[in-house]
Amino acid sequence: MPELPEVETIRRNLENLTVGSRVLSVSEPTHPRTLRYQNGGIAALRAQLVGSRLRAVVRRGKFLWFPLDTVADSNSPEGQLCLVTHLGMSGQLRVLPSGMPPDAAGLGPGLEAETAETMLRHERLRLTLDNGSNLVFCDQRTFGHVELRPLVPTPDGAPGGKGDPGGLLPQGVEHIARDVMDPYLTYNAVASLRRSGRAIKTKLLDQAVVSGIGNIYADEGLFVAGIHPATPAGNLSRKETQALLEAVRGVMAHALEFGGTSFDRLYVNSWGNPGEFAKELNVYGRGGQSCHRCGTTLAKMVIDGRSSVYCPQCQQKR
DNA sequence: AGATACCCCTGTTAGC
DNA sequence: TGCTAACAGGGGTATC
Repeated sequence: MPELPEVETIRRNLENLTVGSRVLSVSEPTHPRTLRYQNGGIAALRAQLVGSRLRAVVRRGKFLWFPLDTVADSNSPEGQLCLVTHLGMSGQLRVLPSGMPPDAAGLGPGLEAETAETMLRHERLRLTLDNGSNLVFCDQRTFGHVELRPLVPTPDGAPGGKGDPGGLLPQGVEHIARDVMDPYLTYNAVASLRRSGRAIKTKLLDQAVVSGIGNIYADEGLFVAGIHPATPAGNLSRKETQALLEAVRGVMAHALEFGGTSFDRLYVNSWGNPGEFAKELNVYGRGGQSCHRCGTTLAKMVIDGRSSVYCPQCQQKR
């Protein structure tokens, strides 16, 4: 399930493999949900995407977009278009050499034929590029989506996200806060957390407060910070809240070095290789096992419908 | 506006 | 063994 480190890994892959190339064709989508946010469906997507050049790959939180050299409306200077994607929980953005079946396409060493077959079965959309490769969107559970959107200026003029050369972000993504790795993340996130009486775990997952955090890194960050997930967010001091965000950032930076977390094989990078961070996890998926720090049996509880694993000894409720 | 419940989907796992 | 139910997950939407 791709969170910030996984999406950033993919962003870096795509920056090398796709930027500068032009879209030659777009396949027929194999599932209606892939283009559910695309006005006009596949016809509109093709009309504006084919012939466009991918100018960059930008990420804010878990959203990824490609600014294009095409404008939605030539009368509007701010109507520059971008191709937006969100991977949901099982989306992949793979790059395959043109004309090659995936099982012969130099996939990662950990990838068996069965995995390649699974990938083929879940292929949703394919862009053929003029650099001789295909950009393939695969998605088993169809929570992911792809659509064209105009770019709009960021309110503060700062970059829209990692990899953005200007101060732009896609229309419809304005409500997504800056993420933990964003140097332009402001005090607003800390202030917003401290104003809420809801569980800190829940607030960490709120992408309008601070983005990029999913269930894995929320649990891991809370463990590092020594905070019980059910603690009301407003019970934490400013210092504790800042330390918590710093803990999450630290875990993510660490995970990035490992290429992200592949917990259930749904996440692979653009070459089809899994991330290696799963074995570094302290709590996520380890309920009932012993704490790496103190040996206490890790507890599991449901907070606002999300499973949470924590150490009852190291993470005391405030 | 913030909080809350619900929905989307499919492959895997737990439980009967 | 074979079935069903629960579970996993992010974010959009509707409702209060």
